[in-house]
Amino acid sequence: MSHQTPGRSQRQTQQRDAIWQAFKASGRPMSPAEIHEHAQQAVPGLGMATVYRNLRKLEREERIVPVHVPGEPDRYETAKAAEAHHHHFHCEVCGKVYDITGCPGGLADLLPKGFELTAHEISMRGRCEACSLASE
Amino acid sequence: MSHQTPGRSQRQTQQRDAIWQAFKASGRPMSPAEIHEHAQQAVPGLGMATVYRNLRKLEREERIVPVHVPGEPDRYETAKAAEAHHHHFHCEVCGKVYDITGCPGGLADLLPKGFELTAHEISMRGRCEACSLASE
DNA sequence: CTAGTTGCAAAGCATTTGCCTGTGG
DNA sequence: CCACAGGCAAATGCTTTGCAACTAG
Repeated sequence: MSHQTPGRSQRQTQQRDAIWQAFKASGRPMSPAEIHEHAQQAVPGLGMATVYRNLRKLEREERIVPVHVPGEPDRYETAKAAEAHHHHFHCEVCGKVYDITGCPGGLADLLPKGFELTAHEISMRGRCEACSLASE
Repeated sequence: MSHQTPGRSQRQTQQRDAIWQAFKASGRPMSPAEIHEHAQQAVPGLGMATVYRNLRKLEREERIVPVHVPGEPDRYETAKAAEAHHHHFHCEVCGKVYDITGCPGGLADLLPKGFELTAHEISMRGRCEACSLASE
């Protein structure tokens, strides 16, 4: 075993590439179905199984991270996007998920004595600007 | 149509009651499987379908609310517990989910201009007191 | 050439529904 | 008595896996 870095995909395929491009192109968290739909435009015969396999692989390689939206199927976004600590906003009208930079902090103070905080995730819900204007 | 209130279970059955008791007994968010396991002690032949049917009914009647834990199956807790604004802590060692009262606030300030905040959910993760002490 | 990859289809899981029997009121 | 509920099993819907064929290196 010569290299141990997490970021080594063994082979470069057009499917794998198309899936990765889907992330780059969107700039926001994507569900497996959205990825599949997008990547299929580049690689017509692309199967759902391949999408899932690559998502898990990318996840193990820490190139993407899962984004959990309450009541919604999981989405994924690039690790680069996740580097900057941020949270998510789910528009209940158009369904899109947006990255929200910043964090209120002070969460550890809410915990009972003895509890150790490792990580946290904040999901906001409401209407994005576009949908907010449209519904007025 | 004479009554329209949301809290109308049509009939009082032992299964329904056992499921409800499971919530009362635990005092923390429970997964369908946990509910089933607990309620089955009171009603041996209780089927999973009945648990799910009752959960959905209780949810419609607004007597329980879903609790989404990132990467975990949904849990549910009593509406009474949910009345006091609170969040959740998932112990990554023992797997239990705890209610955390309080909220850091200031979330709306993080949103881009034009975004409207309707609701939010905060999931914390780490070690609860018991597991924290044990691992030291 | 050779092993990592893909597609398809079948297998898994968790949740929902259909249908007929049981029972609360 | 009779419609609501429950039990069982089949049906979903989403994700994973098995396997033979394919292809990047």
